[in-house]
Amino acid sequence: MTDAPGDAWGDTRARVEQAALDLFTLKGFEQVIIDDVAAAAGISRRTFFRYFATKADAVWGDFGTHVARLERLLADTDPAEPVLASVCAAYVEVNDYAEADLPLLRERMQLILTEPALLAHSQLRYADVDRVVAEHVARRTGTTPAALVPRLVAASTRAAATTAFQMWLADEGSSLTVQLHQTLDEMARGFPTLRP
Amino acid sequence: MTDAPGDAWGDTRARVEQAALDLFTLKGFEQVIIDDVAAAAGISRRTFFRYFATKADAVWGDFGTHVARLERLLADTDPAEPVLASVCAAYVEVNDYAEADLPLLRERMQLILTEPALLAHSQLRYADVDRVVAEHVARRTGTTPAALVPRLVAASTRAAATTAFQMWLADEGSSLTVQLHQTLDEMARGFPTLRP
DNA sequence: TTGCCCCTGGCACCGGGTGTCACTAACGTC
DNA sequence: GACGTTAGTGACACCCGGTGCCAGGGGCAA
Repeated sequence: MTDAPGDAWGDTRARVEQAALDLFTLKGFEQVIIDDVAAAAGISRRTFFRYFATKADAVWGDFGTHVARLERLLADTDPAEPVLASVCAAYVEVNDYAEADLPLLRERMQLILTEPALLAHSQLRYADVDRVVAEHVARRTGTTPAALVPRLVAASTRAAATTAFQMWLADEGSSLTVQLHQTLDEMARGFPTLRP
Repeated sequence: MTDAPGDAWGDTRARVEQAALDLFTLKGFEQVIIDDVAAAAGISRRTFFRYFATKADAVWGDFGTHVARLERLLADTDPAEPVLASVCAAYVEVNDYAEADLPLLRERMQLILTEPALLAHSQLRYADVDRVVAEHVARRTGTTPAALVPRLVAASTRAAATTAFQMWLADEGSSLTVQLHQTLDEMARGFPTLRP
């Protein structure tokens, strides 16, 4: 999905995405209409929908690549490693962003986790992530992705990861990697903090 | 929210809800337009939106009452009981439906968990549940609802409960209570099934 | 009867999303 | 240089979910 440098299509898409992100952050997702984004990006309303299937999709960047990377990370894990640990490690690693990319990520996640329409939409995107994780766990445990444990691991780890993102957003100075590690650990170990 | 018997408003609302549920199940959520539901219920399109704020809301019944009941159950838990256990128990109890209500619940949940638009919408409804659970955990642990553990417990238990519902839907003959118990336990105990 | 209130339907409108068509700027071919 | 092809674009009409507004109509009390 990432295009060669100088590619007009990818350039335009990036420009539209930037315009959308800026406007959404500035005025709120619901308050911005497609015509605003299109105008800011110098294209027509119709063309906007050629780059993004929905208004919400303009916020997600190349999330498909992200999911594909997670899938690869999971496939490459050491079979000797405990399944749950492998999933947690992959979650941490796939979210190991370069310092320079963090501000953009923060802007994206801030929108996704606070704007109701985007929060709802996120469920559809995360379904892919769940599928990938459940398939991995099923492979490792000799069951099917529809079995309890694969489904549960996928749902729980995603819940923990989302919580980690919320904590990261709330604390400007914190490290996303640390937050993910801490949150996934707390859950995977059965909430040691709460034990008497 | 439940109205006195003979109440015309509550009767109409129930009739619209039934019509919506039937049509959605029969033809699929996206394939049914509001005019179809309105016609089937003998009202106008405009009136539909006086009973339900959105198309999706017609599927949820009196979910607000449900959340309120969960809140009460959590408030009434024994302070000596471990926090996580109290949340799991409350989740199980609030979903302890009468035998006669199970078919309707199954129809609702089938729609919510399989129709993309409804799955997305569910995130907004569940936000209330998360808030209630996080507040409970915060109270019990002397922190705030925005702290890591309250948020994480809310997110994880909901993930587990959702998984339990999926398993229940997939197995026609199973018990929802048993599924919830099993799934919440598996997660709360740190996934004993996966331990070497 | 009159006035009030609530429920209702009709209508116009907004905004996200789609299908269709016509235009234009590349580009290679003869 | 004329030609057909192709991809990207904009304009337009349309669908559908959702809302604001106003006009009726039935019950009910004074």
